[in-house]
Amino acid sequence: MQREQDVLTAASMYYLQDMTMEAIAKHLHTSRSTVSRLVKRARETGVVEITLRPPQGRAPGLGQQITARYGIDAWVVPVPDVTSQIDRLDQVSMTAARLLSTWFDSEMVLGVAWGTTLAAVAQHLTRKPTRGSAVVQLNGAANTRTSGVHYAGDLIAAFADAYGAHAHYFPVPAFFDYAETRSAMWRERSISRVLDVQRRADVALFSVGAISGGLPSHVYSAGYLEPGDIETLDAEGVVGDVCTVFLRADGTYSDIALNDRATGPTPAELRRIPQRVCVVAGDNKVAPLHAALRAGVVTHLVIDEVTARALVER
Amino acid sequence: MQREQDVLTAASMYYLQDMTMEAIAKHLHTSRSTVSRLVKRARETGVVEITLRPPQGRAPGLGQQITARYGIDAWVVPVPDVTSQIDRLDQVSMTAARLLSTWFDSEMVLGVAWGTTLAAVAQHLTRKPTRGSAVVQLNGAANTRTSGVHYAGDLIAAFADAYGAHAHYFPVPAFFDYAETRSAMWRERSISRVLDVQRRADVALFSVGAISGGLPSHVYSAGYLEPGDIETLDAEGVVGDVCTVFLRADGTYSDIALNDRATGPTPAELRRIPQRVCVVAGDNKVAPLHAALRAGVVTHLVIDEVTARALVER
DNA sequence: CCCATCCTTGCACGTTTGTTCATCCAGGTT
DNA sequence: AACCTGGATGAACAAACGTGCAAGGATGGG
Repeated sequence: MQREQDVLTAASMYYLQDMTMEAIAKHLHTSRSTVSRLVKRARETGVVEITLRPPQGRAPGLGQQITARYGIDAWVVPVPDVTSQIDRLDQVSMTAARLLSTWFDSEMVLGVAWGTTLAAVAQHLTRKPTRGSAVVQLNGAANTRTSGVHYAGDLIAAFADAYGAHAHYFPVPAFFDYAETRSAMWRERSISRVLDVQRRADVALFSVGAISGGLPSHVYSAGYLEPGDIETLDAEGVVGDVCTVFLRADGTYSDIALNDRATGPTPAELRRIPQRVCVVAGDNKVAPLHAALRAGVVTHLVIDEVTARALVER
Repeated sequence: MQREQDVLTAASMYYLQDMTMEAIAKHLHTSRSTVSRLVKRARETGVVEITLRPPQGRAPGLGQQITARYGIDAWVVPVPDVTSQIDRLDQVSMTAARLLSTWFDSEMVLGVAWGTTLAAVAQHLTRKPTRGSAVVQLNGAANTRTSGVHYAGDLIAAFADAYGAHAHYFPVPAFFDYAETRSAMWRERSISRVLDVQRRADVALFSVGAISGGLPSHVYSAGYLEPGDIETLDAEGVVGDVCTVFLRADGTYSDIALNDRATGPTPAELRRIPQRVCVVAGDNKVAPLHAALRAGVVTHLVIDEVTARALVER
């Protein structure tokens, strides 16, 4: 295909030689418009990669405050204070998608949770061709009540597609109805193979679920839980979840009944993954995020400015 | 400095969130112009890094032909056929500078030769902050007849400055008048320290010198050699040089009298550096480039399209 | 305290870029 | 063969961008 070659040529002349698109068009014997499209395609297909490197450690911005307090890498996404929750989610997820593509590379395994936030990230993924990499679903979601782009399978497929990675699905419900079923399934070879891949993950990508307020968290609204379950959670002091594992405000999670039936990795298991990226947008997520930080499951945080401020002022 | 923070914010909003400069200006309470300048500054200071990755191995372009024939990584810089030698040098050196900043990083040592081509590259360097890195001059050039930006010392300083690297100068002439002086100097601790750094280099950057035609090569025009020397070189079948070591068309270089007095690393020594980047622009360099390729001193070639075509058609 | 100098800012302008739309072409279908 | 369909193309327009310029503000030396 001559097209691929032209994409590379146009990108090289535009980004490496600072030529104007008009000049490039003349060289390629085509129109400016086409060159504009070639360059766009170069960005979209990952021929061009744009990386941001925060100047080392200084600057007492919000990000540094969070870094200092929690010992994690924080990326604060600037958004106007007035931005709606939806717009904030959009900005944060786009930023997270771009950052992720600078972190993920060949021969790596990416573990992905699912939910509203992750679906938003998936929409903004930039392509980056890699080899020998894989994407693995971190927690179950097979359920008849969800479908479309929010369906976990499509979400995993979107990540795998963007990176040319192998996809590993996790065909179990978000929560089992009986803990014994989980133990039984975990022994099945088809399932334990996926669990093995999860354990080999180099990067985990997830958000936190809030029990209440703001945009509804899929875990609570998608019909996985019965009304009785939610009351029980409240009574146990649960403030939110990470990968379908519920946490109390202090980051603990043992002796919460539902967790025995959950399918996602516990914080202890999650912590074995070296890089753990948490994407957060929305005020109502401050409490569960704080719990997640206490549980030590986050190494890299991508968060909108407003929520970040709420976090440090807490 | 609030400025650094703003540069990062603007870059993030512009490159990661695809916001328009006008919107960013509103958020930062400043004008579009300032945002434009902030973004520019982000590029110039290395906060933003733009990388091109050629789609793996396919596409039968000129680059692939060279790669296939010589087993090296070739980057062909597209230039109109009509471009003057000077413009070609400009395009190639800009491309080389940008590529180099994607290859070089913290804790690395960069060996740099000098000459017209390298001076051109130095002019286009993009900043990239690194730590623990060093730039070392590969061959001598101390000489009263050169000065200004072409002076080797300034050249090394420009590279070191761009990367925040430590600079190691090599205060010897390009050629000694007596081979014994060289042996004597090589034993001096101040000199052998530099030679040690050279041997630790991870990346070497150099061009090839042509004996005749086109833009004059510094080695021949700057007064390092006597008229008699040049006649002798001709008689010995020399077609050019790499780091002041002269090569015959077949890539051999032993028994060439001048080489005993030269200060640059021989091809054998050069080959110990893992990545060896050769920057070439200008038709008259085809012959010496071919010799350099035969000598196996090149692993990465940055070359303009016209010269590349001349090379493969050779 | 004043002045010279350097650096920064916003405006205005011209240039460069993204995108819509009508058109065209290739490939496959009836 | 005629027809449809999806994708590519260039013209034209509107949006976005870069930069020279003059004004404003800080800095440091007298």
